[in-house]
Amino acid sequence: MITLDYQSRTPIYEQIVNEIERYISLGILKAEEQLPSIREFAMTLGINPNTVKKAYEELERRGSITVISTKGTFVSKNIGGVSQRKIKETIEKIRDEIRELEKLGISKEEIIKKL
Amino acid sequence: MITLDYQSRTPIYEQIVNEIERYISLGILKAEEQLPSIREFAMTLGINPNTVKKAYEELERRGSITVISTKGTFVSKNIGGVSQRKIKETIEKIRDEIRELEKLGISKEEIIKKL
Amino acid sequence: MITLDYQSRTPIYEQIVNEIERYISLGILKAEEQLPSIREFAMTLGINPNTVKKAYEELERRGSITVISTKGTFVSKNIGGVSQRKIKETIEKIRDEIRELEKLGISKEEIIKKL
Amino acid sequence: MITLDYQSRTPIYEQIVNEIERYISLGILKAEEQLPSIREFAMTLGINPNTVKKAYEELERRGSITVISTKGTFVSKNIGGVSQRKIKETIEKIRDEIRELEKLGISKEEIIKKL
DNA sequence: GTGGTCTAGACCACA
DNA sequence: GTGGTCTAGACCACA
Repeated sequence: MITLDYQSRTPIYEQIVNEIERYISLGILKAEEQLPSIREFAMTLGINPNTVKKAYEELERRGSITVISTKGTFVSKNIGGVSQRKIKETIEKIRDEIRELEKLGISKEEIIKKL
Repeated sequence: MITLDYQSRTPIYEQIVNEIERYISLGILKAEEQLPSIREFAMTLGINPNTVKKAYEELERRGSITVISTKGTFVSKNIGGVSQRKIKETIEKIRDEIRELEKLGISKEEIIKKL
Repeated sequence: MITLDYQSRTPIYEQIVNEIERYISLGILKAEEQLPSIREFAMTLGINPNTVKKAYEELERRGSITVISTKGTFVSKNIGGVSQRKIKETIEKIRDEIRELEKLGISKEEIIKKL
Repeated sequence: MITLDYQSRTPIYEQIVNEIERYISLGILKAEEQLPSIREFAMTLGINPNTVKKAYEELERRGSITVISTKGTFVSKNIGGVSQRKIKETIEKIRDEIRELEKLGISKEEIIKKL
């Protein structure tokens, strides 16, 4: 269900992180839901288990998922944070880009029209 | 006049590409204006000539500059394209991100308020 | 399997580009086939890895090969284009040269006879 | 009357050589006709006199023109050779390219049709 | 002086 | 192991 772009400059493990957080934000992955095991996920995606492991580690560091050693990997209980962080980051990006456009001589009204 | 971020994930040569295109878009660099020679620019930035060369190659490929062997490197005659390409790309990025926000359940009005 | 001419005006990296595209056109290299790694190829040819890298970059730009970081370098899926491009370019060159000959007062019949 | 391509890989001096030989072959420049002086020609083309000098030297080496020290530079008396050499070279180039096309699996008949 | 090519490497992230 | 970036520099043709 995750499509990877091997040409992209974004590393594979990071693409996985992004996609999983997107699914969490969208409610496709729900709180406390179990994620596939590293090996299984790696098989499905046709990639190296180390890559999935790295993605899971990053997701845990961010608090998006929880790894329980012998039980498996689960979406965190407190999911609201994930979604809100995504929103904040996205809003901030848009702000930066609008600033860029203004520097290029385009007024806010023009930008809104174009959107 | 260009500041480089050596910590950034964006490679140095690409930072140069971005900065020069930004200067062109902003009108700081004008059509047919001569750019510093590879060696000179490398000295100024404190980097290796090959890195500047790589940036110039990419800029030429994009049509932003014109390299004339033994004469030097010049901003292209047709500069409008550079600025317009930047604008289009930026607008497209913003559109994608707004779509993303809408998927996360935020209405356009809310987005505009936040901006 | 590639022989390089160090005396030639055509740079080494371009000779590599030409030879690989020739092999693709001839069907010697097949779609999705893996090419030697940069280092390996450099060793085989007795040249510097950077030179092979430059050739691969150009080939990728032309769509003849696909470079996937950490995985390797592969002949593109869509190979037909490579061969057709070669043919078109060659036909066009011949046309130009025939025109040139006609300007020099040689009729088409004479040209065909000579060929 | 000569247009130079500064982007081309063919050096400027060689472009001049080619163009002048073309003019000679076409009869635009006639036997014993005087060519512009190095300085004058350089001015007209907007290039460095050394470049014109180099072109004239090459043309003289090939026997296409004759430099008479204090008098000036003249198209050679025996012009036939220039034209014939051009023709031979061009025919040879076409032969090579047809060979290339045949290797790509295109028959002579197909090539003739396309031309 | 200018860009073009190439060598010989080092160091890096990623898989 | 794979490609990506960068350094430090040499040598070249050309203008």
